[in-house]
Amino acid sequence: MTDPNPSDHAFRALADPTRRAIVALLAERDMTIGDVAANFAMTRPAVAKHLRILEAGAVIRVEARGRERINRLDPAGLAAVRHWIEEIDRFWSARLGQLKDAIEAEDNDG
Amino acid sequence: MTDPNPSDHAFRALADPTRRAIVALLAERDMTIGDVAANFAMTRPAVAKHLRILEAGAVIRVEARGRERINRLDPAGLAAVRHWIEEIDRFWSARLGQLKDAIEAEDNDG
DNA sequence: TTGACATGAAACCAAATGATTTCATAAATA
DNA sequence: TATTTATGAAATCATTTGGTTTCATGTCAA
Repeated sequence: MTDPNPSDHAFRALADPTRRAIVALLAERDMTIGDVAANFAMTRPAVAKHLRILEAGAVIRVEARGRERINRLDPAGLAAVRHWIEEIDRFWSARLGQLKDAIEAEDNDG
Repeated sequence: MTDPNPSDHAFRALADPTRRAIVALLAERDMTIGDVAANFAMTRPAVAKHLRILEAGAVIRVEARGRERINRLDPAGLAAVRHWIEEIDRFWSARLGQLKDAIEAEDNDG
């Protein structure tokens, strides 16, 4: 029950508004931790923690380059979330289809 | 900063694995709180709280019917999350396009 | 090699979260 | 009407979370 999907970490990563803002930043350009932190009213360690959580959810990838760490968007995490939603939508649409069929059958029966 | 979007509540609602499992259940059929709770190894009040959080995120709608409360999937919450992801993807794709253009220009310049 | 710079890591803290138990209320049923 | 049934609400608790400060480490540059 409540299967431990890989998408679990992605959902967790996107749950925080600061992290979503970070994702929005990284969608436009790659950034070091310091670069990202400069955009928020919190300390660098706090931002670094957020980045690690995003990495755990495969929402970003981190590449060490010298003493810097380049943070880059990773489409995998967002894709996992999107696919989960699409799966739910599939079931939901199937239900709507059944409802429509039932109504039509009802109409035919009078 | 970190704009308080309506989708905030939807992301929050989907962050918990139990709540995602509830969404999966409700995608197949509407259920009372008791029905939902029967699927989990936790008390009904706990499940009721989860349902209220899902409702706050517009992931479900709750309709009172007599002494029962029918919980039904609401596509709005999932749509909000999907749209946010699509927006990020748009920026990301734009960047990939720019990168491709830059590489082609580089090739042409020698 | 010395110093500045980017980051990691650990200890710590307040607030939020997920869950419980207990009691109250309102509606269906015998 | 009396009783069961479905839910709401409040108090409580342990854990997680998001943040801080402080200190250590590794890398670039003068």
